[in-house]
Amino acid sequence: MASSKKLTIDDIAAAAGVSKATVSRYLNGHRELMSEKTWERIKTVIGVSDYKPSAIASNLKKRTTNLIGVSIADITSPFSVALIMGISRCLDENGYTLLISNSGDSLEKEKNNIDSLISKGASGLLVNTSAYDNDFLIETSCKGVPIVLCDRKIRNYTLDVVTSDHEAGMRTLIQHLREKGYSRPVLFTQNCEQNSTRMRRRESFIQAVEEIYGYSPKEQEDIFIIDHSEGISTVSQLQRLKKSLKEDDVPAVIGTNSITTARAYHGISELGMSMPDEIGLCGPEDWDWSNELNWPYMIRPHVTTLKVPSTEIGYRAAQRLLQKLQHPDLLPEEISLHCVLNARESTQLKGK
Amino acid sequence: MASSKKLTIDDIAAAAGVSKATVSRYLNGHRELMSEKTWERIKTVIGVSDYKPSAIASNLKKRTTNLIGVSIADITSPFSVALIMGISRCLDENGYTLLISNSGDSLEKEKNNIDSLISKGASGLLVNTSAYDNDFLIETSCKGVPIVLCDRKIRNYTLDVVTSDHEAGMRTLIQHLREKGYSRPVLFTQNCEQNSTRMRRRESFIQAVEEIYGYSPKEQEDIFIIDHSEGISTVSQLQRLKKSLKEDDVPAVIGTNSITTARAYHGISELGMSMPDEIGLCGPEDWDWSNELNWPYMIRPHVTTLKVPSTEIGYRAAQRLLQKLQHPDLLPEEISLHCVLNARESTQLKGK
DNA sequence: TTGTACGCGTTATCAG
DNA sequence: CTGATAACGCGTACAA
Repeated sequence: MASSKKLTIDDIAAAAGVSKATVSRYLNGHRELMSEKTWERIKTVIGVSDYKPSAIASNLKKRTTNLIGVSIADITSPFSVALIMGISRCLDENGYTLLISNSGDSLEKEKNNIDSLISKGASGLLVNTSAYDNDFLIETSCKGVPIVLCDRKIRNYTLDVVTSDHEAGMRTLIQHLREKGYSRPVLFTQNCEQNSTRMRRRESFIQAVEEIYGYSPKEQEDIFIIDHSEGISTVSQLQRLKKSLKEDDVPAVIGTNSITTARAYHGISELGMSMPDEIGLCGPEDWDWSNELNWPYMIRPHVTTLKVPSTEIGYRAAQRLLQKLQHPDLLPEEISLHCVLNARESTQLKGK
Repeated sequence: MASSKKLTIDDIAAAAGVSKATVSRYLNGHRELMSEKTWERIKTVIGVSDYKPSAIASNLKKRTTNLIGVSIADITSPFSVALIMGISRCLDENGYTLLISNSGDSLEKEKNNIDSLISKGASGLLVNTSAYDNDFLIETSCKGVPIVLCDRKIRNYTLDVVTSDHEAGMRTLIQHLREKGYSRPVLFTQNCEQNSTRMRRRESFIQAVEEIYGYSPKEQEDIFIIDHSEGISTVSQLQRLKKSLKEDDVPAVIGTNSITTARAYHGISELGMSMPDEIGLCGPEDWDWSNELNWPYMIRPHVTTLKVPSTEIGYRAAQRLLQKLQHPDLLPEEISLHCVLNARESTQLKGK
């Protein structure tokens, strides 16, 4: 019942009548370094005992662990969850364990978390960063800590990063809207300042519209900032959009992420606008692991999305990090995964 | 630029011209154990260096960490995510870090994970277990590892556990259906064998129907097992339900969890049944942190749910674990949190 | 094939 | 107030 006292390698050695060096060899699978008999004896002793080597002590000696630190900008987002799933799967397959921390979109918190992850022996970091301006990550990387960024990049420095191809994805989406007959694509987004993903989507939007529609979207007219903290609600922006419509204009809202898209959906319902005829709606879809619980697919009309391979981003990032652990001199690279268009009812304007 | 070499307490001691013991005292805030001057000198030295104490070495010595191991049965479920959020918030507030592992609903994996978490120095365990029959957890607890179960219990042994009050919740739901005029409440569930939560919900269903409707629900007629792996689809079960209906019977499906409820929703749509008039639908709602992305609230008709305080379960479980860490002799207790009925359109049968 | 001795970075003890 | 020094549990040259 009681946990008399934690067994150590010495106890095992004593019980097996060998030295702890030999036990250590057994533990590390150096079968060739001892006789069959010794091997078996140790095996037996350990078998009946419930001895568990202390990973802590082992780490202290080896100066490396199989812990991977994960810093998530905002764990409440579906994207983060998918990311963690992917990371978890890969690390699992390779015998690593996740050390998770959430920075709640605060850079200060992120710094503390990362320091803490490192001091706890994380041998590498997977970072979904909260800040685009991030000297701290640069310093950390320079100190020799292997880092792979997940989805979001940082300014002015090349770190390993795994993202999705927002540019191509946005082009696909805009192309789709054009084909369906929407004449006025607009972007609904939150503030982009410290969020490289939103920035990139915004840029991609502008470029894609230029390419495909042949005009330059304007900051004020075609890009709508939603900022609940400043009282700029989705509904008010939708109303502004509605007023700005010219004759025969059929608008389509592109949400910059799941939340924005969902909010736009709610706003459109609230205003009683008819979708997809009066207004179209589409956006990214981060939740890539279960269609059954996936709202774009559950609601009516089903919402057209750009499926972001969130889980795979996590998986690949983890994979890359493990690579870097083995080959510390690998040069940073950017891995960009494809997004897939899921055309559904919310953008089915014409009989196309 | 390069990480010359990790700084140790010795380096700091040398630089400050004191012994490492003194530095250690400084690090642990024993201000009273040294002169103001010494304190300041060390402070300065550490300030300019980027020395970070090694938590590993410290742990080895102190034989305790501020790592909490979390074992999740199935990380892909929304409930798990909410749970982790709650855990994360509490541990965060108290300076602990999460060590997360996912057992993918496999007991074998769960065992391995827990062993690994312990060997990595987790000072306590938060377990959302995958198996109701679970001697392993009992043994582990007996060995002195502090454990708090999250949501799911185990058979034949009292461990600390934080759950939601399924019994009362189910009663509320059934009462609601009765009031709304549904005459035939049925439960849709997956297999319950190793899942205490499903088992409890099933039992609660039976009891509540007896109490409120005054008859005993039958295994075959009123409880529908969905098992995709065995080819028993939601649609086929709905059809079976439909055929079994007597004149004037108005059925209402209760899903045993988010997935089942969502599947029932899809099935009902597919069969073109009209909700809430021809059939009602309700179920638990695990995703308790963002209504904007919450499908029961997004789809039409909005789905009536029993809101499970998933995040709070995590929070309270973590809290309880920290308590146990300080007072190892605390007797196990069960904390049961209330669920809240969110009556919405999917059960709005009459003009009630 | 096996054992000895030492080091890893920190904390605790005890002496000064 | 401060400093040596001995643990902590394990890994690994090096010796036997």
